[in-house]
Amino acid sequence: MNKIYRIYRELLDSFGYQNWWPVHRDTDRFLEVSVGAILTQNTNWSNVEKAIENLLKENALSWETLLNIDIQELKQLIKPAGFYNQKAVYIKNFVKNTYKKPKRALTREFLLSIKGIGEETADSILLYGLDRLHFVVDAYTRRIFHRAGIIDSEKTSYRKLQNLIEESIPRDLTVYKEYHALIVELAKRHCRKKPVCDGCPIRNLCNAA
DNA sequence: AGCCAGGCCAAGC
DNA sequence: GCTTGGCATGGC
Repeated sequence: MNKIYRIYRELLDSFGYQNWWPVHRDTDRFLEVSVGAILTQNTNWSNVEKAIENLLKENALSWETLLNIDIQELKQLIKPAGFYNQKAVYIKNFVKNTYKKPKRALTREFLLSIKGIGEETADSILLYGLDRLHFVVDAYTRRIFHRAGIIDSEKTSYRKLQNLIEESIPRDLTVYKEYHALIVELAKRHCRKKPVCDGCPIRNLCNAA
């Protein structure tokens, strides 16, 4: 078994299934994942949760409402998530561009053409919102794989790292979904900017420890 | 009280 | 192509 897949197995054994992406009942999964993915750009998830609660409170986590809501009101609702001026524009722009699209038209290339949707956001939407086999790469992935000695720089390009991972693990939706979620969990518990290697489940697989 | 958080875009090499 | 600055709140 290759090292990338071994790390996955170890994380799954230690942390268990994460069951991402968390969504609420009675919302459109594709929509909630997309809005959450935009809101969480460079932002702590606990702040995103506050913003989502505000949206739910106002019944604003629906296509209909987001299409029609006043931009200034939307900004106020999502304020806790930070960068709210641009994120409100991104959300408005996203729903306007996707609400009438058939699912098959929602390709990676199309999503990337929408202002505010970059590679990580697009892949998060595709994987967790649309069940498409796209691995999500983020800053944590780069940090962890760099420290583990799998890549030689944290600046390794998105596509290069994504290809490397996708070649190393089974083409399986659950594996893709869980692995990214487990990476985030590892980064929060141990592989922080200032590493806490004590008790790290992949310590024996890591160069930095 | 500073550092950090599940990036993205525009401008400038 | 890659680098840099701006965007903002809340928890530790």
